[in-house]
Amino acid sequence: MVKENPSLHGDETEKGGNGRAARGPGRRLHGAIAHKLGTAILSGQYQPGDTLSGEVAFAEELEVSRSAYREAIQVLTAKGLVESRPKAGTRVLPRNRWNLLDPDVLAWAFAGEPDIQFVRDLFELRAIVEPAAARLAAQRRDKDDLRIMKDALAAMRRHTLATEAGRAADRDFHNAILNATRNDALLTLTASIGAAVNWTTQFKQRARALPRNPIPDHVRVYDAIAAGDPAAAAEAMGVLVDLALEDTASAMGG
Amino acid sequence: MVKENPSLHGDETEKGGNGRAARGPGRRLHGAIAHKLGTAILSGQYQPGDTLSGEVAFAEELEVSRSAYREAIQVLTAKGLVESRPKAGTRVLPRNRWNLLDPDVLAWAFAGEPDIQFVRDLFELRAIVEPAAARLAAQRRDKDDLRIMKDALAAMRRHTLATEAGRAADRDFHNAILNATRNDALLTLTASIGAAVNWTTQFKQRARALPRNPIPDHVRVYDAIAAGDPAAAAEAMGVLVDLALEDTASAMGG
DNA sequence: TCTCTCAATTACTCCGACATATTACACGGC
DNA sequence: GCCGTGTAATATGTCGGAGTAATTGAGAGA
Repeated sequence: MVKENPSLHGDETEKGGNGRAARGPGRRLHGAIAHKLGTAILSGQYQPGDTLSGEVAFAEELEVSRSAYREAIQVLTAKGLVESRPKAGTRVLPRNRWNLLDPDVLAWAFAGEPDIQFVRDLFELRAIVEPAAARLAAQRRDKDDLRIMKDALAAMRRHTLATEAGRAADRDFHNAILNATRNDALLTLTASIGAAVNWTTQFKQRARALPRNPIPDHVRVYDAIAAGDPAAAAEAMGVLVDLALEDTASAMGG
Repeated sequence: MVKENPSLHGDETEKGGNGRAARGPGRRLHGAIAHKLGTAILSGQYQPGDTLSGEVAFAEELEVSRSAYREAIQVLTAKGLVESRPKAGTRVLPRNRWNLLDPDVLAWAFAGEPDIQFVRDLFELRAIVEPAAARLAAQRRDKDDLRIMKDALAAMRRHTLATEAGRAADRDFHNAILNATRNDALLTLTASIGAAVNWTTQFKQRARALPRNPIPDHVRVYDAIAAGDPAAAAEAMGVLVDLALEDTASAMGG
């Protein structure tokens, strides 16, 4: 009874002080289990239809209580990854039942080596949505929105994207645009995708030099929105997404 | 101890044999609780920051065990609706933390009287995404996709949208288009929104006559996709979304 | 030989109690 | 008046057992 499974139970499951922290994966025990299972499923270790080890067996393996395991399964069920039925066990659902746009699912997908095709799908979606968002923002922004964008741009210039502060300013800038659309659905969608994608790229980039100075492209978006020119805003945002795609592609070696 | 709370415990919480069934809200006890709390939150009965009654108190009120309550809370937490912290209780998170595009959250939002502004947001998003999807479908569809769309169209003509079979065919048609985009993220997004929105409209419509024969508009989308004409496909799909919006607006009396 | 029925098995579901960890809040010292 | 400390309230993690539903496989009938 001293198996002491190393990947859970007590020792750090990312408890530490990384930047995004807030509500990391493993703050709670069942959260750690859900993270573990979620990444395993997203990385393709289970085929759809596969049966996870049952409550009792699994709980014994990891030396956690059945309750903890059940709460973790509950989370996965809520995100459409698995389904539990008496006698049949807990099965992995087919991919089309997954809530691929759920922030946690996205995070799990990007935790390992993300599927190239899936990344392309996400960028295709961004290329559709974000320019449209910029178009709406150009029509609906008010003085406050513009002020926040301007401040964020200034901060980006000061810190550059190589620093955490600079990337935070970048996020603020994009968030300000999303807020200016006055559309919560749009905001939720883009924030989820952006968070997952940007996090990985910033992670993989690290010391790598940025391929091109991104400030002028951001300024162009800002100018178009400030001028209230929807078409120009959409076009400029399209350029930004393309750049992000290039960036990610080269970071992933695709 | 014979309080016998009527809304849970035993009597039907939608257990019955309605069409969409599959994984209804109340199949499991904690599912019923999550549904109850979820609709309450989405309908604005709790303000962000409000504290739900604690585990013990709540479990006593509804005469369910704490485990059931906790698993329900786990589901809501997974969808970003609430956050639990020791001593502080379980608080409703601000709206921008909610996963508004989660199928369950959408269903809960539409369970009561949906917020007009939110419906408008969703249709705005559809108006952005669905024409783009049709554009991609026109570029990537193969013979199989076209055959499925054609069959669905034929079924729509036979049954009309007044019948369940006709609406199923409508769903099949749109799903076939989404499938033809070869983009899982796009598919997940549109399927979630479409399911929620269409379900309510079809529910509220009931005996009401449809404002206009929708078949020709669908045929126009099909023709454009079959011809491989992206621009025409996007334009025709835009018309379809506009019609759905009109339809929904009149059904909701807005 | 095939199909249908039924019972046993199996795994999830729900329960209530206990022990622990965390943190909001108030109290007291500085 | 401010700040650090202590306590109480509350969620978290754990456990074992009773209940229930679905699958499986055997047996009976066609």
